[in-house]
Amino acid sequence: MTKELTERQKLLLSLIIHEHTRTAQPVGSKSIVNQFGLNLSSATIRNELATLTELGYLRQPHTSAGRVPTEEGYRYFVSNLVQQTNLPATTRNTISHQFYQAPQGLVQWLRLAASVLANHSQAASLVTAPHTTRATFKHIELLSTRATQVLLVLVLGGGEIRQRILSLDESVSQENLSELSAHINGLCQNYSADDLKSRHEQLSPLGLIVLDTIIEEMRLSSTLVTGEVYLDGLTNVLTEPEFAQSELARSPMRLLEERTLLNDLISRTIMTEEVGGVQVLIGGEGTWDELRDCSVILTRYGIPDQLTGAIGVLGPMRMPYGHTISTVRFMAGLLSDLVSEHLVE
Amino acid sequence: MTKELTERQKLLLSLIIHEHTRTAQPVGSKSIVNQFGLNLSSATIRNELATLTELGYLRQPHTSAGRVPTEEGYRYFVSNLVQQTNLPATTRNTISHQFYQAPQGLVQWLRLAASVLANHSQAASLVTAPHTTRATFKHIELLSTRATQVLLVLVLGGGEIRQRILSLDESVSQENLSELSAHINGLCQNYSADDLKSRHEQLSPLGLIVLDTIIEEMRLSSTLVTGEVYLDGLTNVLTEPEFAQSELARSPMRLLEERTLLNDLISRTIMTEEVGGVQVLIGGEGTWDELRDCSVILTRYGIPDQLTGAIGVLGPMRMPYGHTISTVRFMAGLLSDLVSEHLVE
DNA sequence: ATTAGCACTCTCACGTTGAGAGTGCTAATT
DNA sequence: AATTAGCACTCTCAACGTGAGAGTGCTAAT
Repeated sequence: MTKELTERQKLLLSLIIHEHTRTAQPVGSKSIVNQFGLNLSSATIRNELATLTELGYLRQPHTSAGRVPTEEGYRYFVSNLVQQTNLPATTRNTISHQFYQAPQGLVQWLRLAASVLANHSQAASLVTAPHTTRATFKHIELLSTRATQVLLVLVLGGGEIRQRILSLDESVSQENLSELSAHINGLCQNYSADDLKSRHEQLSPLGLIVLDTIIEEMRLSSTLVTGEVYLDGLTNVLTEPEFAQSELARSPMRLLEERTLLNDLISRTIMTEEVGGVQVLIGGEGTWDELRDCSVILTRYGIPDQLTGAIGVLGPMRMPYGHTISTVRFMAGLLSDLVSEHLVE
Repeated sequence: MTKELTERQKLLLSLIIHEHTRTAQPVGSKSIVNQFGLNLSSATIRNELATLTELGYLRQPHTSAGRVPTEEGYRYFVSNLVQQTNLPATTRNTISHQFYQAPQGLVQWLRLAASVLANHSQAASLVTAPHTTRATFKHIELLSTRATQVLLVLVLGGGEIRQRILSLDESVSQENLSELSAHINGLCQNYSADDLKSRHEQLSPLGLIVLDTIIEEMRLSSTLVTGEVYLDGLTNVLTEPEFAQSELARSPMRLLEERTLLNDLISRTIMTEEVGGVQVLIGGEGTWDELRDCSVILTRYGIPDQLTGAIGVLGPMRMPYGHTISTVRFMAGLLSDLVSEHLVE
């Protein structure tokens, strides 16, 4: 599959991608020579380009236009040629500072992460809240709001909070509720959803309802993407020239908007990957039609097997991969640190 | 200001707005006669159109094109001519059902409301979580996550939940924390932020930190727009022909994305208005440049002075006002019912 | 007050055209 | 064998011209 390229071909592929990323235009043999002052004539370049085109790494929009990288071209580039530039120390510090200055709180951090990432990548960013694959019970609180309504607040292992309103058949006093929650708190400490099922001894009918609700919420929380997905920089996508006609921009935007599509994308892309590895999805890879002209860069953050989330960007396929991958990786590291410092027991 | 129009002029204004809403094209005298079969000649219509143009209600894109409504025209229409069609009973039922079937929970309801509203209005929808202008303390829970980290969960009057991570100088046991929270819970029941300041008797240093945090969170929660704003249907805006060039679509989208802008818009628009009144903001009204070609329809929902939020849509100025206003009003009513049934004590 | 008629204006879709950029191929050069 | 100069060829794109069509305002008649 990965045909060996000569060094010169690799160089040319890199140059074309670099140039096309900058200008959004097809790039021709002559302009390569001018731009980069190689010791070669345009004719030689043309020959090389012809073979790269045959190999499927380049493409001509029409017979006599310059070359444009294909999806294959980008893939080869990302797999073999891209060089990860570490972000400059000053940038890294600026970003870190923002986090340690900001008010402490998971939601604020995630929102900030999305915003920073969107700015630095000039693309749309997405961040999911971290969650435990194996949720453990930590604490509940039952609060009566009005006669037959009860607000159930459930705290899970990593500090994840879920709430739910219960409608009862008859009214229950706050004292009874407090008693019940104390009872359940004692009974269920640190259990997982599966273990909880066997804990219904000595529980009142109301207690059983509560327990079932708890189990249900814990199950819900165990799907990979749970709760909010924090998005930012959607309009960055609209800025790119390839999405000048709004019709083209609509499909990637729709994907970000539709919860189900987005969840699907995140789970399938990230599923296999360990924390640390960055996934690059170029042009939908045959599965996501909406992403024909887009690339998605995604990675996990958090503590493996304990509390992990996903963070990444969606941008045009014509994207500065080196820089973007570095940025995503750095942000993931930052969030991992925050999570392990503040949220894990 | 509001010059009196003859009945015929009103009719013509309505017809033009109706037709232009449908086609997104300038509408000419002839096409009015054809479409609506008035007993008038096109020449008569032209005379009327000329006066309407002089009055500032209509505008010609160029000398010999049809007429297009101006902002003024839309304002006059909305103030004097629009007829609120109640949504058909079947639609109303379908929507209600969705809510009573859906899993109970504020977040789900708000999300669903945004989604339904976006679909029925074919515009971008926005829904803020309801909150109390005068937040009252209901309950806290303190949970130790790791040595010196404490998770503070705060429940406010209307069931609003806020969470915060506290970093302490020294570690505190969970028993001490439980004791402290029980103490504070007893001490502060139903107090407002201002009242809480005077409750620091008999509190340990840690207790004071917690109390300050509580007060701060309650203050935060008292700004009109707090926490999440649920958006949906952003891509509906991209569909409209007037936003075919993505550049034009970018500004309204940006406004929806920038938290600060959005909050500003919501608070300033809604501030004055009572629950029940629907605010229509046409073309930015000189204040929001980003909305030059857009209209915003916003209203409050909830229980006045107790627990209110905002719900509305943002769409192109060329919008079926009658239908959209009805829809927004209906959704607001629905949410009000849900809130008063489930969230108010 | 309304209308028929007409001259006028302006846009838009369509076709033409020429410059420019880029290509592939061939034959010559290193 | 690799590289290069040269050249004919292709295709896009912006510029221009043109004519049909839609709509207007005005005037004179009803």
